[in-house]
Amino acid sequence: MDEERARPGLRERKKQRTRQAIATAALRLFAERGYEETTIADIAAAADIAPRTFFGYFPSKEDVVFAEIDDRLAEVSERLRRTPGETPMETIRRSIVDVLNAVVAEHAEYGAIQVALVLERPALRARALQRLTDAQDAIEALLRDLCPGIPEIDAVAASGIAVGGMQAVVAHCRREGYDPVSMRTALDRAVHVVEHGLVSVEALSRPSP
Amino acid sequence: MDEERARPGLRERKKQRTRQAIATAALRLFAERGYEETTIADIAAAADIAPRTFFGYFPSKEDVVFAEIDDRLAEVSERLRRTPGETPMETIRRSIVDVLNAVVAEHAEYGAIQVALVLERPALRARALQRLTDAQDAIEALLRDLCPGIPEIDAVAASGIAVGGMQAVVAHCRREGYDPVSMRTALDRAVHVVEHGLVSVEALSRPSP
DNA sequence: CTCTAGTTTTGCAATAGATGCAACTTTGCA
DNA sequence: TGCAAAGTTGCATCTATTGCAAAACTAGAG
Repeated sequence: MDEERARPGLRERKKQRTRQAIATAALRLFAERGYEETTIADIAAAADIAPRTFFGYFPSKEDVVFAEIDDRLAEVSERLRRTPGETPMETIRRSIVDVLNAVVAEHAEYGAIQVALVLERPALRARALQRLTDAQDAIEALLRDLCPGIPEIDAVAASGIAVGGMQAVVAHCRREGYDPVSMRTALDRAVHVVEHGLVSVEALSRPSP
Repeated sequence: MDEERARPGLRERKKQRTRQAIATAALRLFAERGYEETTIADIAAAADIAPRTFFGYFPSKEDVVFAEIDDRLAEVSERLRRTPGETPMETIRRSIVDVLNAVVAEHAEYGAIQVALVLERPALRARALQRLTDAQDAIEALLRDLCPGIPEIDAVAASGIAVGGMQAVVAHCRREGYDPVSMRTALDRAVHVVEHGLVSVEALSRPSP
């Protein structure tokens, strides 16, 4: 349970390389000919493994799309720890910013390929949303940890609100092709609304025309 | 484009009956033996149609699970209209309450079967989430309509926050088996947090232990 | 009532993802 | 060097999903 750092293990190392090879090959093929136009067999051939082996690394064709993203998010979740002296609100805010940094970075890096991919294919979009609820659960757990006596519903609502708000804005920015800077500005605004609620959006309190 | 009321049409009527038969049979089988344990062939047999015909009514096995829910949500979206004199904030609040009423009602009625089904199967949960983003888009559109000049990001963030918050609480209540009344109380609390933001959750502002 | 044109339902075949199983290799280590 | 665990692969099989074309059915026009 305590052997993470500095011990890949020769065997383990190879597995990682294979996993990476599969992911890379798959992404390349998806970008070239499209998602459904690429079969498991194609990927296997490109990664130089047997088709059957694919499933030893990824439970489904869909999951390979998120391989890289998952890795990055895993790193981030390491940083989701508490920092002495902070108020829970600050911790949450910092955590959100961390995750967003990862998202924005990933967006700039792989960008176009996967974004388009995930946005088009319903199956992939669904898978992506699944990832989000996982994140939501993680944040809820963090909240409970930070605020031992927090009312159950408050923790649930707060995490849902935070994730929901961020998700909506990120999706919107990607769909509209925002550049990283604009996206950043938009996200800052979203964080503000998450913290201060819909009442802080003046437009919502003005009587409709 | 204007022939909805009072004209089913003999032929059309039969289609609706078949559709209903398929949905009913499918739900029953899912409840009895489980989702993946039920094949399209089984459903077809129970609904007394050819397997191939199933796909003439539903694009996929997953969709049949949401047949009833979709119908209900369609009704609700009819009520998502503005009411003169209300402030946008009030309209949003009322709309959310409307949707929640539908959700709670559906929960009490079909309850156990589908809820368990959707919660267990990853594929179904994903599909359900997809439904949510649709709702989110609808709310965003409503917002834009209500507040002509509202900043793009504000509309996006607000709808994401509202839907995200509600979704989290509803899912939580179902998972924990809340009764309709408790669920209602929880949702009211959630609406409050959505409106006033995370800063309104006292626990979040107290320094962590 | 009957026939025609249009619609639905089916049957059949084929594709592709996913899984269980068992044989075959490779690797870690005594 | 030799064994046992771990990783790969080939094969058979299941199931969802789709294209195609024949068969069955229905609404109306004669």
